[in-house]
Amino acid sequence: MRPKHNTLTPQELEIMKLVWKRGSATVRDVYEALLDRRKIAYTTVMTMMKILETKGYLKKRRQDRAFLYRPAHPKNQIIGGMIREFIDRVFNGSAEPLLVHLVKSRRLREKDLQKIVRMVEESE
Amino acid sequence: MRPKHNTLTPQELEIMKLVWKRGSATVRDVYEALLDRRKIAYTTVMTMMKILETKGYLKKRRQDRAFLYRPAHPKNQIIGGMIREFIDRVFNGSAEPLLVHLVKSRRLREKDLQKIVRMVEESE
DNA sequence: TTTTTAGTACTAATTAATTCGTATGTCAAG
DNA sequence: CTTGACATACGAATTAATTAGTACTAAAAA
Repeated sequence: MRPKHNTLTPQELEIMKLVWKRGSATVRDVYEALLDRRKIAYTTVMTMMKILETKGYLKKRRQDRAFLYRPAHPKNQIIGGMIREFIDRVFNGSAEPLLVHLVKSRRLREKDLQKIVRMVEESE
Repeated sequence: MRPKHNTLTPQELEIMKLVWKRGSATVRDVYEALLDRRKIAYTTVMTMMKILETKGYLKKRRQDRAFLYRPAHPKNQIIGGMIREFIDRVFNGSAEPLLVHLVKSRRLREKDLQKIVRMVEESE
């Protein structure tokens, strides 16, 4: 059976976003990318990536001396799971009130909605 | 200054939703409502509500022997903050990819979008 | 061949979230 | 007055997330 909660913690997500963007990455790759943003230890990144592998989000294989990590699942699937979890938790499973918030707070305008609907329709 | 992270933990949110719905509530009110869903101790609820008061989400005043708690902020404001935090964390601050996900996964249909846009426009 | 470097494995400390038990006080019923 | 019901205060255990130090290994460089 599948784990019920497909949800990444904030730091796990940060790392997964980098691995998805690059397609694959070593600990060093991720470490250096994260260092540009904040102070962090190499072994911290290593531990996190090991956890991600244990949890089934990353697969690893040896490349030369180091491990090369790859995403075990496509980004859309995992992010989709996080959205679902958020909507369940905050809106009891209904997406509409989320959209109402987005429109009212003007983080989305009608133009955006139309553009996106067209885009999605075309890709089907 | 204001705390930067307006975000409720899952259990805090569960309780706040109940207090928002009722307008005000005692520990016992919330305890009984939560008991319908799951096993929980009275003192657990008490601790959580004290934490919510400490964090500034609830205000309390004495009513007879017990405290009566009220929301310190409207639901829209707090939920709005959680949405913002989620979009920042998952989508680097852009709401559009969230909407793309919602439409593609058919949790929102074009009809829903139109309905909501009309609704929001009318209320302005 | 010796030394330095880059990598992993393992351990552990810290903090936040969640849960609940025990002690204590007060009010009201008997 | 004594007892029981109900409330709060306080302390503490547990678990997950995050961070990083230390020891060890293998390869590369000197």
